[in-house]
Amino acid sequence: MKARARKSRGGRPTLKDIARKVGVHVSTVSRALDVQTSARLAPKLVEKIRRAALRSGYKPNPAARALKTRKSRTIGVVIPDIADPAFPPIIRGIEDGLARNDYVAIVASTDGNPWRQQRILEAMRARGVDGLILAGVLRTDAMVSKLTAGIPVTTVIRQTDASPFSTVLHDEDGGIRLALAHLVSLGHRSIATIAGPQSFSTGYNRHAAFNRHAELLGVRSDPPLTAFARAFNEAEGERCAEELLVTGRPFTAIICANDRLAIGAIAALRRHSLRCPEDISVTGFNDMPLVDRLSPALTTVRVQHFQAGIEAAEIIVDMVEKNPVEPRHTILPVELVVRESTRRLSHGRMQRAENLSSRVE
Amino acid sequence: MKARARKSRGGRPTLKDIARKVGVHVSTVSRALDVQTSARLAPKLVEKIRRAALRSGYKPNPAARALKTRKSRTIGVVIPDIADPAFPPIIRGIEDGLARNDYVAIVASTDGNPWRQQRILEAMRARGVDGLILAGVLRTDAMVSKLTAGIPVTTVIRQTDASPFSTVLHDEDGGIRLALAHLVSLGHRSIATIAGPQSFSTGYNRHAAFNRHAELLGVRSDPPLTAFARAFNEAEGERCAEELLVTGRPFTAIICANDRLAIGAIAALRRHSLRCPEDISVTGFNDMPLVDRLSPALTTVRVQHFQAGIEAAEIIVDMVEKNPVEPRHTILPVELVVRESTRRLSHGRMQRAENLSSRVE
DNA sequence: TTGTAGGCGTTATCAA
DNA sequence: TTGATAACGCCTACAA
Repeated sequence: MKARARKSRGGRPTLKDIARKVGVHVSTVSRALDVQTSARLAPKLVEKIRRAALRSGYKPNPAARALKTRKSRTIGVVIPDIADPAFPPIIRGIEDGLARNDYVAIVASTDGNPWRQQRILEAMRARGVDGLILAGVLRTDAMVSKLTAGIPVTTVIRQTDASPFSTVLHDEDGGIRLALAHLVSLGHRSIATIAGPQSFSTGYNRHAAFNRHAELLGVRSDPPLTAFARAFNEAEGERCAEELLVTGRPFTAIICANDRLAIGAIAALRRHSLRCPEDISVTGFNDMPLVDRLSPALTTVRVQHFQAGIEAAEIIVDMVEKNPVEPRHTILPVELVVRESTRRLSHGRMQRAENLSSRVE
Repeated sequence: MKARARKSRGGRPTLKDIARKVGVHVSTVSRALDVQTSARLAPKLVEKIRRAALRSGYKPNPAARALKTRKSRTIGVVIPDIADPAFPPIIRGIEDGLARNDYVAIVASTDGNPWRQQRILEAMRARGVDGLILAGVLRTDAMVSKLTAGIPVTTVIRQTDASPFSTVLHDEDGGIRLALAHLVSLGHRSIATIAGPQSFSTGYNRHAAFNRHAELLGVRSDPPLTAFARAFNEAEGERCAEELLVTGRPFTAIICANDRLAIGAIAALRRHSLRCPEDISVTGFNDMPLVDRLSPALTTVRVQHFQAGIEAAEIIVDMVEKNPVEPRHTILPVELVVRESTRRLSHGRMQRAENLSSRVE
């Protein structure tokens, strides 16, 4: 029980070590350890080999396996910025989903910089990733299809206009419909919107949904009371709210394309002595961490961040393992979370909002 | 210029392909492409080979290289939960720092579950990581040193009591001193604290710092006005604030071990009709995203999340490449960010706070 | 049912 | 200065 049959080196035990110990050839050990091929071996032998492997703490060498099989069991995950609160839960989902299948993720942030994105994609290629999960792609990105040629890809949360990629999306249209219907049920009729960047599918789809449903619900203003953000952040939310206010046109609510824009918008309103929700109701989208702790706590559309990551992971594993690759498309349901930033339109409030906003000019 | 010398397969070009094209042996190509060894080759040949490699888009196969060199250029990163807002900036720093050195990270979340942590550590070992960055270790964790035996480790943000690990830490002591001195300069003398879990070095060190500096500044109450959180989250912050209030003992400020505890504490105060900062001043620690958007905006200690990640990455790469491994210890400076949650103690405020808090019982 | 042999792409050692 | 050869650990025809 002392110096057990020595390992080939200082390192971990290999198939060869086990083979020597059991007194059988390496290939036999290899077969015994593979569920697929072990069926064709003597059951007793298989048992014996497996026990030996277990006792020695054998773990297949991933490099050797990858070299032979040309599969790294590694998935590249590309996002705009991991520090943006919207992404960590998705990544968490991806990692858990991949781990279930014995894959791992390597993730990198593009900062929305196409040049950086290219470098990252090339680096991941070089690393030999088996598949790619893209969370930060632009709607129209010619480069990305070239850079990912020949390897399975799925997008999460975002989609490209025309690509053979699988997609995992939130029900953007449904979410906006919910928010709009909620405001309408509260009596709001003059509803402005702060749209996200149209270069992202999220920005584009949510804005399209706003127009569509505003029309259907008969609350569409003409010309539309819309401000377009150039990025999904608080500063742009503030800028857009200002932009809406200086038009001098009255409105009693704002639908924002995401939570960060909503937070900025509320700050801008406050700076103009407009209170939320007393004067103006505001809705967000995403239900980021902490938005329930703001004051006013944000009414927003909750999306299934974590689940989106799980789905993306399952899909990409499927694509990697079961060629040929059929793109799959998943849409995750959303729900409205009503908190404090929306309120029933009270009598005369419309008038007040009008006065207040007009004095901005 | 048409069908160039065919690749060995459908896949990427290999050393062999380049060798064939240039008309030399593979080993020569290998040497030419390595800066270390190319010095011993004919400069013209090196040039020729390099150009050929470049033109063919050659990228070394990481699996083959790893198999031969026993180095995967992969670092395992273990954290409690990637969805906790404190960690993404650190991870971002780690990824950027590793990328500079052509390493990648694989990250996994333990959820603070020791069993999960063990599985993760084992999986990373099996994956052949060259080094480990630990962000979620407990102060006393016997298991972790066994599980990481033989591979370089650095901790970030956290430290273990006695291990041969390198560490990257914020200046916890200095941060608490800053917060305390700030409150004292505002006239506060009765200062309570909500301490973090003592099983984490952050919780332990910050609490020790509080006691030390409270004593030095002469504001120490006896017995101490301290509540211990069982986790670093908002719910525990609320619970602890309640706990402080029901003592009936007066205080005008609370120093919280991190931002999330502070957020919870403020919510609890509000529920008891105590306003922050008018009645009670509150400080946090970390300067998480969004805490500047809360109302009141949180006065807190800003730490260098991103830089901590960068440092950890540099250190672990160093440890991996330059054996023998000498543990290195880095402490990052912090700064106090004064916002709205702290205010000068006004006349009679102490009295009011006393009345209000005593009616809780 | 099991053993043999060859190769995945690199690097390292030894010759020449 | 360059070439030949072997080996890293695993998988898989093919042979026995």
